[in-house]
Amino acid sequence: MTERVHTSKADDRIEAQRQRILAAAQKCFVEHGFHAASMATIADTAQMSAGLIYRYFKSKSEIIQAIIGRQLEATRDKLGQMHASTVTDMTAGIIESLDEQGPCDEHSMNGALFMEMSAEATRDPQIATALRAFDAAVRSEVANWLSRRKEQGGYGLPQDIVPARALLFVCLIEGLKVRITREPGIDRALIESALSEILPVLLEPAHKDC
Amino acid sequence: MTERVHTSKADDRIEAQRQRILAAAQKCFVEHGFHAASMATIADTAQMSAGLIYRYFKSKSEIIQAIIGRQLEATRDKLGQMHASTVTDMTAGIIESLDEQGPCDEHSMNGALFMEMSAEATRDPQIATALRAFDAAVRSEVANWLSRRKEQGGYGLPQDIVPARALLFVCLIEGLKVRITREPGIDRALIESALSEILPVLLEPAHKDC
DNA sequence: AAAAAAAGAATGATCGTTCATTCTTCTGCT
DNA sequence: AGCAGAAGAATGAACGATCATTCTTTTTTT
Repeated sequence: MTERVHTSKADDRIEAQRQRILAAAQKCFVEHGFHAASMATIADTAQMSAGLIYRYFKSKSEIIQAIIGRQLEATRDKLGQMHASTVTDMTAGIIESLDEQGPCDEHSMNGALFMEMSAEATRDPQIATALRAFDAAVRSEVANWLSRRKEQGGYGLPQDIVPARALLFVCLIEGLKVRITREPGIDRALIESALSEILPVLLEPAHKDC
Repeated sequence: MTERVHTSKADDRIEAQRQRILAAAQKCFVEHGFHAASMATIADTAQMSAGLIYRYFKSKSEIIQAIIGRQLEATRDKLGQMHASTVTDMTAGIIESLDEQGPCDEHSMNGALFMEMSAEATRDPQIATALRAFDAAVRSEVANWLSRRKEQGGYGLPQDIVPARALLFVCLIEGLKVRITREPGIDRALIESALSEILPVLLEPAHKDC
């Protein structure tokens, strides 16, 4: 019993240290990129010695992977919360989550990090695999929203156009994420009007020429 | 006279060497990223000594900037060629240029490089400035297409919806670029059907519910 | 006192960059 | 034309800095 409590307390401490390191690493990665951020800088940011990091992580690449995993998980959570809303609410929700660009927030995807990890995936097979699994899950979840009946909170799109719509939806959101990261000062009203123009089209069953 | 000829020949040689270095650097940057690619690797790829590179470029960061400048120029060229076509031709043209992912081609934007430089722009102010100028030019050119009258090869959109449409267009293309880079094996037919569904909507004056 | 946690110096490798040196090419003179 | 010598091009070793990682030592906790 005593041992179990002790182990649990130690585990809590270990977990807290790991989170501290990850928070510092994320900040450094956002500021300098995966490769340009050094272990010394991460250690300074986490206010601990460089050597200590290796008690909690085997290597720098393990930290990178942990950060990526965390970001993917956060994004999936955000996605899960999103679909249960009307189209206008969705517009606001998307803009809000596009705007979260803080370097330290582990609960939202940072734009620079998104690009950093996408670029890294073209070189590191392990990261590529993780991203591919994530992408497949996201697109199939979006496809689910679109094809589910309206009575069940979906949009009732016919099966044959769902995959293309899901792809367009994802590409549009990601494209906006990239754009906001490249132009942080871009007019939010412009983005809102663009979104509220295109979202109904993507979510409506058909749009023939009138 | 003799001197001018001599100078010109020497200049040609210098230019050729610079291009050789840039080609090697681009390949290395695509394969490893800006920071993980070393000058030694670039020199090896260019089949010259590391020291020689510094005869033609002041620093590694100067090479990075030259690469970025070249990619932006190539992209603008591609854009200029694109608008003079029908909507169906445009679909094909977009898919084609999205697909060019070769590491050595200086005439098209590489997807990994696109993300690498976008991420780098969030840290390096000089790169950020270059990208911002480029982005502004691209969006205003797209806006030009959209607002120009049909008789003049445009799409005759009313002024008030042009900026939002231009933004959507750019985000969609960039989102697709990112997606193809992350999922190189993605079904091209899916992309084509998605594009041919959405492009007419983006290029048509209005799309009210029927 | 024993064990775990943390620090920080040390390691070898590699980084971008420079430098002294050699090789190549071209020029002007005979 | 053919050779001496200047100029430019190229090399590869060397530099100090910094990298990720390991190791020894000190501090803290139990």
